[in-house]
Amino acid sequence: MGRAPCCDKANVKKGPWSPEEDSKLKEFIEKYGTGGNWIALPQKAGLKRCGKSCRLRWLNYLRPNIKHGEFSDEEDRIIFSLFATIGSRWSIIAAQLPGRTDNDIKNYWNTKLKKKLMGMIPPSQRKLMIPPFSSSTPHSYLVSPSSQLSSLPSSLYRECTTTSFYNPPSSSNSSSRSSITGLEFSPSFPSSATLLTDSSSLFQAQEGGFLCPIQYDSSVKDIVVNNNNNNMLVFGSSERSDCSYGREMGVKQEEMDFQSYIPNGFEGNHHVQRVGSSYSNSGSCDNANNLSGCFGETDSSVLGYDLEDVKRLISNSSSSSSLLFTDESNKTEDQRALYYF
DNA sequence: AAGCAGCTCAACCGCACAGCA
DNA sequence: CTGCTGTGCGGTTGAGCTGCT
Repeated sequence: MGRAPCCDKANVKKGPWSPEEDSKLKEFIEKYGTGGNWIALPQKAGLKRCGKSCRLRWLNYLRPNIKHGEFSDEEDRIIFSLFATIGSRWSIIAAQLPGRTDNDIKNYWNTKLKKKLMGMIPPSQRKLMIPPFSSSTPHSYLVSPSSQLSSLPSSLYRECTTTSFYNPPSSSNSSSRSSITGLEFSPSFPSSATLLTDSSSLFQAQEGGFLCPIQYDSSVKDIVVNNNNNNMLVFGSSERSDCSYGREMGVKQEEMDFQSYIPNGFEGNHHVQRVGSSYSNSGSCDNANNLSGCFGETDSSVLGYDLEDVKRLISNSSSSSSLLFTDESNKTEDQRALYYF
């Protein structure tokens, strides 16, 4: 037996609200408030509506200061950023956009932004991003180096990291983020961040055609070997489930995942910096400013946190083959698409 | 002008969760 | 602790609108 319905379905009106109903509801709430009980409200207000329907109508349409109409570029950026970070948590996203409702944003995403985003990705790549992803079949994306990415003026990404949108930080420095996951970064990073959440840059990225899928393992190794990089930045951690337990098993990170992708002997002949492992605090980037390449894998503990720093390094890199990849198999197609611009 | 397809968005549905008795 | 109830949320639906043929 299911739970009892919230109202008598037979005796409630459904469908679009009439202006009379709107004014009844508005007047009642302005006069008496909701009384903390939406179920009882329609009867008190003389409406033949379900309480849930009244609540929805009020929140999405009648409530004061509701903003209707076109979304601004800034709002687009916020939605893109938050969606990339938290996915379809529309109420949380709406909380960052005064006057917008979760329903509005959801509709806007589904009808406009999603298409905008997917339109930036060529069909040949799109199909590689279609779920289901399994941890045994990771997909990766090659990101160009990025002079093109170096001029993106926004502090958005930093402000929208996993924790900050719940409790906006008073400051947005690296140390406040470090306390979130225990990772540490060198203060030698430039304080003016170059970020990747500007929607116009998304288009640039696509038009430039430098986003393309690659495969793990052999192809990654090939790139590493063939591009003659002398300096590499390695960040992130394992994509394999066994690696996730490396720490508990007492296995060194280097043995667990780094060696999986870097050929034997590579490290001995190249300068390598690691940063942002999910189970290693080895990330000192003091000497990473002259990178000729970035090589990394992001995982859930890293994304939305130090990805920004990694991207900044990529943008500062002189390499022609910076590499950023992930499996992130638990993310939606839209989310995955967003991470790699 | 009619028919059709695609799009938009208000509204609904059902589930999860929190609070309370 | 358990069960009930109200609330909030995300996914989905479908009526109305728009534009194309």
